[in-house]
Amino acid sequence: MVTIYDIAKKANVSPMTVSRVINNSPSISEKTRKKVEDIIQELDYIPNKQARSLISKETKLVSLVISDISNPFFTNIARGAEDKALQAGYQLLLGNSDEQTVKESRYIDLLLSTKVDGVLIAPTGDPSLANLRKLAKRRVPFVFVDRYVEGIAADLVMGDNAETTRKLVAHLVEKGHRKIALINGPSTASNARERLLAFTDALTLNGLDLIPELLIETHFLQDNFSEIVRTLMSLSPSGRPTAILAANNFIGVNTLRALREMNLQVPDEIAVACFDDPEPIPDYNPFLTVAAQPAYDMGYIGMQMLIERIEGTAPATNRKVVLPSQLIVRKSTQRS
Amino acid sequence: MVTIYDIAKKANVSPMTVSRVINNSPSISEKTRKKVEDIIQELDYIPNKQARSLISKETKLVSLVISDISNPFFTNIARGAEDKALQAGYQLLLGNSDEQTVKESRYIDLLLSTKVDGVLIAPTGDPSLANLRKLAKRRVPFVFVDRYVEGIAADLVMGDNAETTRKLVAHLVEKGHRKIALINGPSTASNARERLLAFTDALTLNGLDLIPELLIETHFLQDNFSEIVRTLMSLSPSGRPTAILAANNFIGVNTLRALREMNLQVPDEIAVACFDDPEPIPDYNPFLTVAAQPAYDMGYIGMQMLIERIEGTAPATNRKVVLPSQLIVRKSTQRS
DNA sequence: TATTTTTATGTTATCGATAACATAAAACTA
DNA sequence: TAGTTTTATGTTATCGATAACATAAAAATA
Repeated sequence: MVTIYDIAKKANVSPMTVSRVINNSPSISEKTRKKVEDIIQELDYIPNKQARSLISKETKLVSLVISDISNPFFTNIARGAEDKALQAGYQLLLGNSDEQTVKESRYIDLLLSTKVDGVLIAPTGDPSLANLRKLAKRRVPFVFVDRYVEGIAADLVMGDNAETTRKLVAHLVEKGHRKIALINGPSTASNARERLLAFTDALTLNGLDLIPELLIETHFLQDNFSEIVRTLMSLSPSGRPTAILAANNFIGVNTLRALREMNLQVPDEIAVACFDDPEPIPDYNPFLTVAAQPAYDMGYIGMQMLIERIEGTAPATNRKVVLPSQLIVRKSTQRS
Repeated sequence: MVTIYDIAKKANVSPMTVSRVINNSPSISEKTRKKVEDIIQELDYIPNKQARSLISKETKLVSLVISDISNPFFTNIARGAEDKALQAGYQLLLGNSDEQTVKESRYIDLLLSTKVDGVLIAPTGDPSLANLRKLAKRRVPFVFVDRYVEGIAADLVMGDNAETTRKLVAHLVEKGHRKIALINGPSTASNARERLLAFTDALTLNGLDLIPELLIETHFLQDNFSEIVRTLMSLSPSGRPTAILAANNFIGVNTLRALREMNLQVPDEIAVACFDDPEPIPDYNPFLTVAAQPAYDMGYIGMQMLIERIEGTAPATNRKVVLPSQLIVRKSTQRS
């Protein structure tokens, strides 16, 4: 491998002089600069980041730790994050936690060893606290995206859960639904908590009763949806929901599947809406009514805040950016 | 930051002894091993990969360079690649080329500086050759996924373009179509070339004429589809296609969009099918007939081959893994 | 011209870990 | 028990780059 020592020898200067040329140090004569640069070109020299990092303490690596890149919501976050990172000269390490705190933890350990400059993370939930503390202890800046964890401070970019929930409920109520089920994520996740809270508020606001059987707590990425939906739909006709609100796209899609298994027609027999669009290429085959969160922007802004933290240009106090969602009404809530 | 020197001092041993404990060297007395391990625990020591890499010449970083992570095809490749990488102790760096050779090139330069151990790449096309040569020159192993570039050898995992094309054409012919348009990717990309070749073969095989106006060469990620489709559909009624085959999901979806703009009904007025499923969460709202390539497996197998190359356990000759696609017939080709 | 200041370059030490060699202590052998 | 082998540990040099200090040469000043 070509090093500054090879360049130095060939150019008849000291390695330090080569280093200075590489780093555009001002006090280098035009003559040597030219000479060294020519040899760098000739030998096709590329600086070794590892060696540099050892001294500078920065790697120009950042990591994105999300639930699952296959979920279009996170895919778009990733794309936004990568765009911003590359633009600022950082490279993006990808990690899927699959909503498992243990997997997240293993990943964080790897990151600490790799010495990433910062982490953009959608924590699995409150149990992530220990993982985040590890980062904080080692002074690795991190920024929350989509979800946060109580008890540890960081910049945060997320969707407006309250307003989004209100919009979705209002839409369903407007369509005549009075018994709306919520299939929510785990209460350890901040977004699920906020959505539940907003949901009950929205029911009250619309003069609807809170029916405990219609509040289901499940996981954002797990497969007992057939049973959940079956249980819901086997409630007595008077207690059965006429609409289901799913707390994310994965739950939404699986709810549709479960209903299809049961030969229930959507939207005629039951309406379905969810948070986050399951369509990566929007609007080509609209069916499911969704509140689409600006995932790309969340990734982009989150990465921007992270880089500002890393580079020390961020304000001392933690920022909280809340982005609005867009209600996209499609067939799944439009009774024919 | 805690280093082996801190551990050494506290344990009253030399740094080398600490290093030996960390690396499970056999010739360490049980007593010192215990003592050192306790202090490692106590101080919460994490080895510095940068320093290690400087000597070992390996970073345990691999990179995935693809067109666009937002495309579900590549999303699934990424997920497969990440799963395998993590399992083997590697971390995955993500890079989007957006089908631009220049962007790809910039990314490769970054990778060379970061000293990744290997690269899994879907090259933008033949112009990528220079980028790949850079990798080869520096002895960075790489593996092709989805596409390859002539003139440079590497392991390869791809879909069976010939067979897949045949299946798609056969399906359309079976549905009664005699004039099938192909909206293909750029001829600089191996998969587009193979698809074109197989397409013309399949026409012959089915006794259909090759109509040059129905062979469109465009890009896998670019937006003049309205015009392309408009041109196709404004051919004389006798020359106009009754079915469109799109060379990837992006083209497929945009073709649908363009047809909708023109108020043409799919599948009644024109049928559409494409390579790759645009649905990340399969089968929830089937509309578009596709030949779904096993993207996850492509990523997983590709990463596996890459890691074998990196670790020197791969056979000397380059491997070529060709995976079959699955034809999924949906509404877009099922005339009512 | 002598002296000071500036400019250009070199030397040494360091980042954190480990390979390669060296050596003291313990264990074994004759 | 003296000599040899083995085991456990330490020392030194190195990976590639750069910070901090040092110095020779050139330019500016008196």
